[in-house]
Amino acid sequence: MAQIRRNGLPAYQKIQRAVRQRIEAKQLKPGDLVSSERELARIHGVSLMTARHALAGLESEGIVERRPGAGTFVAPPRIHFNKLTSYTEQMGSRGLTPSSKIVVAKIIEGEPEIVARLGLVGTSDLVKIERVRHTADEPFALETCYLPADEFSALVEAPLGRSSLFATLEHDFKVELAYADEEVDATVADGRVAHLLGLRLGAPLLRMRQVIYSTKTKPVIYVIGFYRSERHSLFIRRYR
Amino acid sequence: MAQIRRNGLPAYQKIQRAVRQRIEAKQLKPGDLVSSERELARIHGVSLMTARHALAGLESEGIVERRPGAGTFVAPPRIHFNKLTSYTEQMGSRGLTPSSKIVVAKIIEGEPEIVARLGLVGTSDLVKIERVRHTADEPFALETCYLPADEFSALVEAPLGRSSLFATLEHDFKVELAYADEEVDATVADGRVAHLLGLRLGAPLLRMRQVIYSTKTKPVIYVIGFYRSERHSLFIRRYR
DNA sequence: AAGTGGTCTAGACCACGGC
DNA sequence: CCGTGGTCTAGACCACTTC
Repeated sequence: MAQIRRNGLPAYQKIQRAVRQRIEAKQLKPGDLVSSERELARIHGVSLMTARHALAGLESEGIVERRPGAGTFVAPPRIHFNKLTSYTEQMGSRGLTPSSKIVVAKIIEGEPEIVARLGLVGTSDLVKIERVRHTADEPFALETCYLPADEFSALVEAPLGRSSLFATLEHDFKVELAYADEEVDATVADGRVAHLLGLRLGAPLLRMRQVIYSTKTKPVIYVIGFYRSERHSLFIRRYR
Repeated sequence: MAQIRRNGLPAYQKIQRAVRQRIEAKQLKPGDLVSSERELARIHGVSLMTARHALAGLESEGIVERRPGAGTFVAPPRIHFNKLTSYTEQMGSRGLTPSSKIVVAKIIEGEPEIVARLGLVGTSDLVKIERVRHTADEPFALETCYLPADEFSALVEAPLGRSSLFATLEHDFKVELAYADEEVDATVADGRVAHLLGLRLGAPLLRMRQVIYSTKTKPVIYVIGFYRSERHSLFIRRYR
């Protein structure tokens, strides 16, 4: 005589969904008092422990803040630090329209180091996509992506000048990206990079090499990027 | 007639402490089965929900892993990405003995931008400590730290050539560091930096500006550092 | 089949916040 | 003072894994 599971969802998750929806619908704003445990229990016809469980989960997600003796409040919107975002997403969030010029898009072979970083065994063919990134017609970065050719060869034909690689992977290839390990250092522009980015020789550049993993903990993309340092800095939050 | 709180600690926290101790004492190794909820409940003379609460907490800390139907297991040791560590700590963890040469250690005034970044109002005096960091007699970084002088003026006399600034702050000043926001870009060595680091003019450098916050969300240190790029790269993990 | 974690109940007392 | 979150009990059924 406990959980009837009318629609398959546990009661505590239904409560969480209800609270989340009220926040998304702006019925509840940050700082607002969320219904108390006892109130939620009464409303949803559920025991106190179950309502508590729901709120505890929301708290650990950072959606809600609980203050003993006072109540449960909507937490201020989370700032996402160290978030894996694509160039397109970053520009979009600043209200800028990004564009890319594809320099190279083909299948290559003979890059053993990159093949190794992507953890590939049988195959050694890679899709190589090299793009110059622009904002307002000013080039500011050169990014080269490598992906396993057996799965992603169709990317060579994709309209990546206009649409995002991340979006294409997630929508067309059903790949869910999870996290990236990056190595960052400083370097100076050599002839080719200087030419593509419109810089003088020896200009300082941020070099970023990243391996992007899918939710299955499988390496999916290797990226090496050069970023004009007057146009780009990296923001990181680190915790002790 | 529930919790008697014999020693002030809630029952579920005592259970957590017990499990943690067994792991620290190597009685339990990663992958080992932790006592089940029912077993813990029986051992500690506590109800099932309480034992569950204890394990749920340990799971959210990443100490333990729960597999439905199978059991609760000791989680593999977490790798700490994006962790705030001092130079001394980083070198120590690689088995290297770090050293620093203090270039400047004094009270200064007239740095309005840094004063602002530290969120100071009344005071504008700062402790400035500039150090060249070495490994094996090779200089590899120049770091300049600024702290509010009203609280930290004693640092001018501290033996920072030998001991860590982080350690000094935490032990002698009882300041708990919590997180840092960093901005990273690339630059090239100018005359002074080139001289101090033994580089040629125009050599690429990683520039890192960070504001380090205490657990009270109060800015405590502003650091600007220049790192030789052949000797230093930054590793970051970002999540989607 | 036995054991495990996952969910849930209908109560209870405590410490604390705000009025 | 009353309402809040925090802790806790002594049971229960379910879905799942392991054998």
